[in-house]
Amino acid sequence: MALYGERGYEETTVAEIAERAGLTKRTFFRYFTDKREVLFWGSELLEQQMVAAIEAAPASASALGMIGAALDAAAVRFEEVREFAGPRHRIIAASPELRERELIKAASLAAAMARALRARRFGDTAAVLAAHTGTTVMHVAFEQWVDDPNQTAFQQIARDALAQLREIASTG
Amino acid sequence: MALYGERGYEETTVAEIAERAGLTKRTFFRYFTDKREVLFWGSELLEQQMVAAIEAAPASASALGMIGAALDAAAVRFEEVREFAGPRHRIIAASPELRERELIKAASLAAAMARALRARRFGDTAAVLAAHTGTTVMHVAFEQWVDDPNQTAFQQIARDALAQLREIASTG
DNA sequence: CTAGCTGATGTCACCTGGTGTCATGACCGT
DNA sequence: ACGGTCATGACACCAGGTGACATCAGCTAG
Repeated sequence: MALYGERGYEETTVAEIAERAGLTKRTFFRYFTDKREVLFWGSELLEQQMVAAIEAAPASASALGMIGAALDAAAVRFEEVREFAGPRHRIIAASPELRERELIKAASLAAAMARALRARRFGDTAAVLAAHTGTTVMHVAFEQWVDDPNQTAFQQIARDALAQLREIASTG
Repeated sequence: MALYGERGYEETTVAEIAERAGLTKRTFFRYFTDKREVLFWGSELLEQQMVAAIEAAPASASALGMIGAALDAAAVRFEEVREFAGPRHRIIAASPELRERELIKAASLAAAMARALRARRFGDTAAVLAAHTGTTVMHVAFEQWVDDPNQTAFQQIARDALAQLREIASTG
């Protein structure tokens, strides 16, 4: 991340990263499948925690209610890594390649949450819609959170965004 | 698309595509920035038409109402290319690289629709949420449409999906 | 203690996507 | 017939990524 920050993602070569870490290019590619992947370490963990939140949600909850629980779980994780979130986000935002990778991570997350929702007896279409809506809300909230000068809690921003979505969907 | 279909995307080399088309690798890259991009020709057109639908929607419409209009516009386009949609979709679904590209196209579409919604005086967050929700509905509907043995109209599937989303969001 | 196994790393050769640069040649208006 | 513009080809080059093999440390069995 230091190198990507200093010289930009495109201009940084894998050989350089490896050298700075005291390894070989070949070894780098044994740890990370990709030059991109190195920026997406924690993503499986986040996915697991959000899925777990859906699995643990009360049976009385609605689909979007369970998504709300998953977002609360994400909030915990995000606050833990707040200090790296900003720089990392700027690096990703500056590179189309990295944005692509971020989007497919989000899609994978959505698919996992959709599976979890189906397991909670929601219908197919409903589960997929709710899950994707959840990642959308997460990203919208993330963008507001990451550059917020007041350091408002992610949980609060996400809950507001989710409420706003409900409002949009019920109006008209 | 023929070559990608025959031998798979990864196994097809740009030199081969160029040869089959009677050109050079170099010339290929002057037309398409990417090996991937060749599968996403019509995407700007689709984007323009969906944005135009939002711009033309009656002022009384809600945000999701305008998204509905945009989906109707997409329906027209999709029906025009129905015969290629299936094979193309299968090729893309089989390759992570291509899925990434598809996702960023969807994100670009969502951003364009969000801009259009802001221009129609919707709030920032509302516009972004509605726009992303629209692309989500579009993809869900597309998956149902593309392999539907009854050849149900895209418009109908999309409208059903949108209605289902409204229901999810208002329940609980 | 040593022989042999295992797993992590380095070395090297190679392929392919992608780009910069220059040459070639077709077409076009004058 | 002339000069200019534009598309294409030819070629060299770089970086991401992979396969194959060598090396070496640590461990375990006898």
